[in-house]
Amino acid sequence: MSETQMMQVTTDVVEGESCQQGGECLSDNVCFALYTAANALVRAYRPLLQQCDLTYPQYLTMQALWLKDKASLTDLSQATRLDLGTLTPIVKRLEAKGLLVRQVDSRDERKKVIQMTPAGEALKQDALALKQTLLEKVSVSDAELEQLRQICLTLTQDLNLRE
Amino acid sequence: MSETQMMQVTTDVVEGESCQQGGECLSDNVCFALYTAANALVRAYRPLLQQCDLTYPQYLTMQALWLKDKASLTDLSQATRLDLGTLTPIVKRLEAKGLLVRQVDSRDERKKVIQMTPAGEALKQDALALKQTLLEKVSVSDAELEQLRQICLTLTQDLNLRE
DNA sequence: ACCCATTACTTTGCGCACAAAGTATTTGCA
DNA sequence: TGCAAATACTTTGTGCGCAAAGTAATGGGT
Repeated sequence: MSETQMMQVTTDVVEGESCQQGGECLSDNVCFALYTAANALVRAYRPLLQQCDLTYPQYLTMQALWLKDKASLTDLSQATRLDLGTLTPIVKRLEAKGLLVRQVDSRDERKKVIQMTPAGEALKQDALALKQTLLEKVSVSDAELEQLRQICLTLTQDLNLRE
Repeated sequence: MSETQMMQVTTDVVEGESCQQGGECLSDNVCFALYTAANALVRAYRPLLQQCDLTYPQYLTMQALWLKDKASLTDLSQATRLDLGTLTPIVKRLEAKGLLVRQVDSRDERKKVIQMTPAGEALKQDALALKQTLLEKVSVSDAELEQLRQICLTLTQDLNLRE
């Protein structure tokens, strides 16, 4: 009956050089690998983004605005895939830094119009260049990065479907 | 050369959700895709893990212990790739739930020996089965998941190298 | 034996990430 | 027109994730 428990996950057999000791290790899990890579990403971005006085989620939010200014919070939430409850304080902090302003939409007073300031616009070129700086540290090929991107997007969509 | 830029995003036409306009969007970024997938992963795990009264990082910690019991905090930190400052409160919470005990190592009183309780052991089979439950929701092939795992591990390693 | 650098862990402070509950505005429709 | 449901955002509470600073035990080197 515990036979099913012994079923191999596809991911666990290929010889892991990351596992020093002969046995299995957490790196055998896709989920662990993904989780860890995302943490490493944010950690690696931190010192770079510090020059712009931004955190990674703040950077994402700014990117969304650089693509489409004068967005509502809900627009931003869809673009960044961040919760509204997460986004509200992020946007407030960006406002405190003078990078954007939040105004009530006169047409629909429930909505906020989030608009870039000149200071926010000014950050665009430098900040977007950081992406290249980061990827230069990486030995993964462009083709593999594209695979990674595709698989992650599919995964996100699948996981977001409510059971 | 810029051929790769024109590649289709799998996700963009499905629901018309990700990239409405013909233009670029955040999903064009590997980093964004990775970050978002990791968030989606934790979110998808949450209701499953709730049955075991565990969070995802707590689950990771338990997995590390199921593989190697009586580890020190530093051992666990290396296995889970979590900071010691992150791990200390996680392990304390797991102790509060009665899943493990923390004892001072009599040989070296700086160290703590983290040891599973019977309750912690008992969780093993059920909790590890959740991985299958989650992956069943996913339309990504086993081969692609293996690619994802490999690329993520390489990425993590590259990004962790201090410049 | 005495430092002092190292190691192992803890604490503090900040910013997410999100569920859940709250507030205010708008819309649908009877 | 009135009022319940929907929508847009905010607030609260919990738990990370990690840098930085703190505490305490250990191990060298002299």
